[in-house]
Amino acid sequence: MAVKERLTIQKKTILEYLKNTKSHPDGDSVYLEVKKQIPTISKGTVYRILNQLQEKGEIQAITLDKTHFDGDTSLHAHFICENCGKIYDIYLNDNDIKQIKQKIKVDKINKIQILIYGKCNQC
Amino acid sequence: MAVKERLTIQKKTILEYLKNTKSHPDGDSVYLEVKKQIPTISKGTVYRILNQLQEKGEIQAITLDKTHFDGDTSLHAHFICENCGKIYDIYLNDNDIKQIKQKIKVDKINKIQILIYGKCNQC
DNA sequence: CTAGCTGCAAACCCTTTGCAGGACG
DNA sequence: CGTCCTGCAAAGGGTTTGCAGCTAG
Repeated sequence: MAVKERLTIQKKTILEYLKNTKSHPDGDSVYLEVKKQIPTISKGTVYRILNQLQEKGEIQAITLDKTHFDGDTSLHAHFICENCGKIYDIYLNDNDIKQIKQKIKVDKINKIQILIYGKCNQC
Repeated sequence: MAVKERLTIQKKTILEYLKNTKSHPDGDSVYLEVKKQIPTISKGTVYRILNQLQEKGEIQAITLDKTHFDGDTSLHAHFICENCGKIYDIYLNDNDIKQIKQKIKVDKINKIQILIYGKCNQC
């Protein structure tokens, strides 16, 4: 039978933080930020929850050197500045990736991740 | 003045292996494979060379849980089977990503990485 | 109550690095 | 021959995990 999943304060806080930030934090940054609200929380818990949320599709992971997390699961690309490390959102619509999708001769597509590397206008 | 770079047997062997395989190996797999030809080669050397080749743009890195390497630097997306872990090439042309490029309001784009996650037809 | 979750700390694993000897050009 | 490169092994750093106590439902 299905595992009964609980909604703990830790999970609620992490999810809320990710849904309300645009900073694409990595695991450690999530830990530090959530720690402000739950000082006793541990890194192990943060990573466990982040992986759990990701598997359920409630957040998405951006795997670079470290893994970054994004509470916005809508279709969008990420621009990564190779100079300052900042991650910017680039909003797309289905039409933008239509041609790419047509080239994929596979039945089951779960997600598409588009990363653009370059130098941002502020650098 | 510019650094004088040498073409060692180690580098030649690694580059040749990557240019002739479609398996998108990770660092350790490159090490194991090249070790067959150069039994004394060390992991440190393999990783050093892979990073060097990547910086020069002679190979490209696919950053997943581990970093995988691809000797083919032409424009193409990667399909990653979440079941068996295999990485497949999906060839694209400039027209396929034209609309995405137009949305990027940044002057300097170095590279675009497109990853498609799903379940391959063999799984 | 009681299974699932947390905090802690140690373990993991991929990757990087310092150093002394080796080899490319 | 002088640099740059290699091999070795240890360190690094993000992430995972075992365990005993805790808590949501």
